[in-house]
Amino acid sequence: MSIRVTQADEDNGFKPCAHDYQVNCGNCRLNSICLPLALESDDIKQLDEIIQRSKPLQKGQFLYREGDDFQSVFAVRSGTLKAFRTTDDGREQVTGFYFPGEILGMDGISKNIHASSARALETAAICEIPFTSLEKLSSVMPNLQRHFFQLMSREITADQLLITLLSKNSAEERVASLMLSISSRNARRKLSATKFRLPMSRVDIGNYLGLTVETVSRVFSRMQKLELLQVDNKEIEILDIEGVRSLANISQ
Amino acid sequence: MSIRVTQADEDNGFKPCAHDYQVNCGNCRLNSICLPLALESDDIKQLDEIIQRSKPLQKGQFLYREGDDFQSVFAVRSGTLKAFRTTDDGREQVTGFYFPGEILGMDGISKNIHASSARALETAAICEIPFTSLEKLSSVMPNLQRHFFQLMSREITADQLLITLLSKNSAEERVASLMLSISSRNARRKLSATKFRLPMSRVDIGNYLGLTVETVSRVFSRMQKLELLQVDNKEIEILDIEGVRSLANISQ
DNA sequence: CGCGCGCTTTGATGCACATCAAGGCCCGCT
DNA sequence: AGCGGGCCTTGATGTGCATCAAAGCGCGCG
Repeated sequence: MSIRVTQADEDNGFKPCAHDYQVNCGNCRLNSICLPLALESDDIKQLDEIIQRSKPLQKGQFLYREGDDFQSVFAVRSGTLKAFRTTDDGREQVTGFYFPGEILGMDGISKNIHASSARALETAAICEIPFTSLEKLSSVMPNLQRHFFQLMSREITADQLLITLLSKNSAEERVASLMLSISSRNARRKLSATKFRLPMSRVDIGNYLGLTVETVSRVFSRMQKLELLQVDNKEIEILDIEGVRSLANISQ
Repeated sequence: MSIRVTQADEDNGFKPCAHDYQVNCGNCRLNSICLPLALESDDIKQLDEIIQRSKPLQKGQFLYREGDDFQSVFAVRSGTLKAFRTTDDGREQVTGFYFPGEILGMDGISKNIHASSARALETAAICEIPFTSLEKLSSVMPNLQRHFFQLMSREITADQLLITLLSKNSAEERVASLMLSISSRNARRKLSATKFRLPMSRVDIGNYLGLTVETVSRVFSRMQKLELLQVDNKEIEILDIEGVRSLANISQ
């Protein structure tokens, strides 16, 4: 197998910079689903002070790589990222997609080394949260400690859902489940639950769901034929959400 | 599909009791791989005080069930447990096996409700760690907070390994990986890395690895024929650990 | 001791998805 | 506008594991 080296492969895109993007946790539209959830405004200010913002990540750039020293966890402010591990024979296993308001990088805590890589699927703005500062702050802010425990726990349950999906569900069920997951995560951000643009390629979807590109494509075609979905390349419209739910055959 | 109701199904086996089993974290043989890791002896005493021990769980009894209120996480002192979710159509997805020294129940933190069930595969002694006490203690003991973050992170990376295994690896690779995982966890507890008794049935192995019983059985037979393993029902001897590693085709 | 049940093994067959192959489409670049 | 490469779709064929079936084995229990 050949290894393609692109510019993005060579360049770690995350470079903290002094530029002020006029964003802080207090005025961030996403703070109701991100870390500050349940914090008092005084507490939010303190959290805000440890968070570093930087110039946006371009499509294809890495936020961190498997094996990098772990320093921080990251919150997505805009754009989408995928997290993935590279298997010994060079294939990719996508372990999650991260949308605005979601936190990634927590798998690096256990060994102080990132256990996966993260890469921007489109231009993305990121908040970096240095972990040692977060730990210190957690000690004095019980709500923050609690909330971070909950976030990690949510990551565990999300992984368990994926495990079940991969192990027990058919190709149609897997794709339908992913569509429902994206739909509900959009809804949480007050975006359309039925009409959206997929930020990831068919290859990424396949890698996430344990399927080949061809199978993903065929499933989309079949779901379109059944008038459950309107698919135009990356533009998806869910025409019959109950139909998709019953096809997914799992509770979201 | 028929639902069998056994006595164990009806009986939640975990009943805290006053009986003193003469065990505490300070003298526990497992404290180097369990929670107290990296704590000072003063700290261990404090942790010890919040931990509740109880009469052992019998084979088949539940430690907790999906949907139960979440109160505590649990450490295995002896025996083995499996954690699993039940899919909407009634099938079981095993998400993990837990050996002595390991912690389970952390998936309940996010919603304050257990996201999976846990059941004893054999008689098991358990330490119950009430979560609110653990949280409070964590605030004043940075090492404990750090250690618990690391434990949760380890759970995440373990799940990611399973995701990759289910998505990318063949039946042989999956079974070989599980054998290596059990082997190294035994070694950590100073038990034989090459000779052990499987606490779980073929059905459980299949449910964990996304395979049917028949396939698991066939893989064991083939590995025996290749003289990698000696299999006598649940007694396993690894004859050629390098061979098993190369069959597993993944880094442990 | 021997019956019966649950667990495991082994074999025969079928199917969902992978693989191989080729053509179409979109979009950036010159 | 025209070229090229990456991404997506569709079709033909192959295969690893599931499913179906049945027999062996171990063990608890009457």
